[in-house]
Amino acid sequence: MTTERGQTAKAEETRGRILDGALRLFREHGFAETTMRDVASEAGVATGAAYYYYRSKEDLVMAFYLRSDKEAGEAFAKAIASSKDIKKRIRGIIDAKFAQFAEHRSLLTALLKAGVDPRDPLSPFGPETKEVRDDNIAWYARAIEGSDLTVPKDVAPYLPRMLWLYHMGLIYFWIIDESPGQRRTQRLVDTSLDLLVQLLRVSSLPLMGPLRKRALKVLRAVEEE
Amino acid sequence: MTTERGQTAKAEETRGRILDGALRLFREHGFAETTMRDVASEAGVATGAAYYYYRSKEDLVMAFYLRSDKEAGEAFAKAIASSKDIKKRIRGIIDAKFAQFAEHRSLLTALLKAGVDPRDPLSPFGPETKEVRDDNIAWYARAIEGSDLTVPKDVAPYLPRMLWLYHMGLIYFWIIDESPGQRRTQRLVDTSLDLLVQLLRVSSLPLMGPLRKRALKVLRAVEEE
DNA sequence: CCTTACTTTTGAACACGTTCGAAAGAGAGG
DNA sequence: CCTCTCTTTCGAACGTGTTCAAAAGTAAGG
Repeated sequence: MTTERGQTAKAEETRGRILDGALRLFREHGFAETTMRDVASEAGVATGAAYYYYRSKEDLVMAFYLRSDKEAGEAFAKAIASSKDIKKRIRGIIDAKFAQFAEHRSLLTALLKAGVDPRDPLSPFGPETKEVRDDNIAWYARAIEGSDLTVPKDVAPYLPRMLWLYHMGLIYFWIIDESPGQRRTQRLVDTSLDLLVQLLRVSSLPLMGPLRKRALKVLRAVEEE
Repeated sequence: MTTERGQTAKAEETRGRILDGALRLFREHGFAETTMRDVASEAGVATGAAYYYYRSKEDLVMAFYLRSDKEAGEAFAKAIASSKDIKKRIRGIIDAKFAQFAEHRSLLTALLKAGVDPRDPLSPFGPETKEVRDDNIAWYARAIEGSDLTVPKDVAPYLPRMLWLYHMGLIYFWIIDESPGQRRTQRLVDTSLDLLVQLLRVSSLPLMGPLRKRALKVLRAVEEE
């Protein structure tokens, strides 16, 4: 990342004012319908000022995403503390995730759009998002630890990342889910989490050895350059 | 879709000239680097003419996608005819898919970008792409039929769509895979196909009943509004 | 205070996807 | 041939994301 802009108190204030105004406009009129000129004038600055603090229009959404994610830590911790049941823990994390973005659900489409391009700095798989990614993965590691789930030794190192991938998929589904209250996503989470945990539990059984070995091969195939 | 443009022979020729020129430019300089003015002037027409035939820049890519897909039918048929082994059949279809887009791999990023937005007409899940989607799904149905795989009755109606989804995932991975020759994707296909088929074979076993029931619940949860 | 170096802000300018009203072309009917 | 209608082509104009050189503000050192 380049030198952080907005070191002085006043600059920090401006930075925040731009983001807050932008989010309000995005929420009220939609992301595509809001122009950067709108964003700037809402914050009472010139167009260029917005670009002094944010690299792009999507970067505003990313700033929101990062901020939300930081604030979610508490909710994640609570979800994990509330039960030893791995299903409940994961469910808690995902619900917290959804809750934090609820008001701006469609906003995330803009992030996804940019993120699809692996060369885009906003890609969820790229180096620039490594910090949030690792942070989220770490939460899943904590959710597994001390839960009622016994993970086979060979699967253990992959599981947190797998859960993260699973949660990204759910978020994607949630974003494009236009059913009222995102009912379909709720059902998908319920049923798929059920299946996933069952698979994990069963994977320790001796009969499942060959199947598990194959699954591990997939994971290993993906990670090596 | 709106009234098809380019009914006269000359118009059809212009339409083709624009697409061919665009693809050449995209391949040589990249999608983002090519402007619509470039595309038009390469075809020897005014800027507006390109928009008379194609709704957007991405629509050019979609036209390429549709054309490629039509041409791939033969390769798909050959892949299915070559063996009864379901693994080989699926592998054949996917390889054909990759082959047809090989020259324009990074181009598909543009389609994905647009497709991420479910309201975009180019979304792979939207109504406007239903025809290709159904066509592709039908190929998977044919691949299953007469293969060495016995599919449980309850899973059967979902399997072609599932395979289509699986193949979309692979295509996505392939697009963003920058390893030389897309080696990682090759390995992913090998290993994941292995796992998938093993899962399908095993799913008929009586012991697997509960697991299969859960998987079915996931599928049903997703399809209902 | 004045100078100097640095941060922040400005707003005009640029690039490019897209639109649109008008012109040109191409038959069909008389 | 002329006229009328429909298709095709044109290119200027528009909107918007983004850039950039210059101006304004700020703080520290003398």
